[in-house]
Amino acid sequence: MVENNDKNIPTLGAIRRLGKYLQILLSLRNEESEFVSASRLSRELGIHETQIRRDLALTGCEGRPKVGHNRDELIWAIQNYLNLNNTNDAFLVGAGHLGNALLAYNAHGRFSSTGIKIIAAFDINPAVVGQKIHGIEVFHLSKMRNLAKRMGVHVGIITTSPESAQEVADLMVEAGIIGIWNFALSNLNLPSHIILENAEMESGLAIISRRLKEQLRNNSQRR
Amino acid sequence: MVENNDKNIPTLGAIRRLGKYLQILLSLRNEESEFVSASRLSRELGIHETQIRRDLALTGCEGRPKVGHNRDELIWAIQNYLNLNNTNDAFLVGAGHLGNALLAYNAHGRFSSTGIKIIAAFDINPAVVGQKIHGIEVFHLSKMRNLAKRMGVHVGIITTSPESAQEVADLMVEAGIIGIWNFALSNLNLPSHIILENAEMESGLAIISRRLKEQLRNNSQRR
DNA sequence: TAGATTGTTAATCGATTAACAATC
DNA sequence: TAGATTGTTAATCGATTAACAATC
Repeated sequence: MVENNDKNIPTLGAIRRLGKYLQILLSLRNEESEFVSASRLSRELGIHETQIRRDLALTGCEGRPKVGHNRDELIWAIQNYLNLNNTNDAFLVGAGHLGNALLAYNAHGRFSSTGIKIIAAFDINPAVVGQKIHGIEVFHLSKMRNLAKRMGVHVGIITTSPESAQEVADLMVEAGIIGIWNFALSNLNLPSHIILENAEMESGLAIISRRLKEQLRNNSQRR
Repeated sequence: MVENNDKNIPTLGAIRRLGKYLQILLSLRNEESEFVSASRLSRELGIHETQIRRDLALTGCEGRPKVGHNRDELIWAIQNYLNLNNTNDAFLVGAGHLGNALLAYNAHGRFSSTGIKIIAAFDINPAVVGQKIHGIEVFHLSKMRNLAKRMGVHVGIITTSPESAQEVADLMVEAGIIGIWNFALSNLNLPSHIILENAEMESGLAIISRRLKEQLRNNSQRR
């Protein structure tokens, strides 16, 4: 009765991969066959077959030997496992360039695959407060706390400057938000129960930069 | 003479962490002491001390027992190791919302910590072609190939819709680009020598969503 | 049936952490 | 000196892959 984590604890990697499987599965919805095998997904994504089986097992969806998994059943299982069925509402703070981009993504449903939906934005800049951006109203930051409590919002997205990030995060915690997606380049100091994900966008670029250096060096050596 | 990778092969994780150390070190530049210990970084970032020592060893920068590492020397070593000293020029394709946000970041120097600088943008939309966005000119996509070859650009950033991403990526490869940072939600099919990093922005959100589910469930059980 | 596919147990691999001698 | 910190070797941990029996 005490410990009851249905299966195993999902690893971060597994969650990311499940998202990819889902993406592929959704794109295959117009195919004739209603079955998709792990082998098929493996070929499509270049991920090891066994790994895919492992990941799929997490969702509790069982496949049939020789045929594979029922596509729609699997879609449902992954969506359920990733909590995409019952959407969580989110607040975004910082209606600058990146905030705008995220609101556009939100409007185009790109985040629907994550189970999170932005329902309001906040800023302190009078030029944007009161406006609607991609269908989402921008309120003054001072209203966030009350609105969050009133609407039971649990997720916050920070797209402010690094200087304001800590302050905004503190406000969010006060407002009862427990999951924070931080795009500002700063190490936030938060209570341990808060779920913090740093977007760290640029780390991808840094990796490319490093690899490029290796590759260019190798080429010049070989020549 | 054949194999000559100065130290070990850096792991992806190590590269990400080195970026964080660098960030902290830069923010400490105004401090009195010119020495920073791994223990200090450990406290600051919550990363295991030994791990930090491992990572720092990659850069070849040696510390002094009892005092730590010379701050500026370490900054230099990390920047050098991550190839931040000799900047790589990059092209961005897709001057939409996200493209705009990245160009703003570029202008504000947020990518300078990655050693990559966007020097031109491309699109096919007549409304933006010819304009300057955050100081960067937007050319018609048809000009990319020649410009890339002429300017020796090796890095491409894709911020188009998922539908156009493959086509743009192919164009980039033809143009001699070997490192691609892809923000479009699509599995690109590319020659194996191409360095591909998928930004997968939303995976952070997905993780928050999953964790939130666990936490809310636990809370309600406990009650 | 035969063969493809599943799901699980065991083996491998790699990254993180612990332990400790070296050193200033 | 004594104590803090380094850097490395060994131990642990976790995730990925291999091997294989079960099954439709």
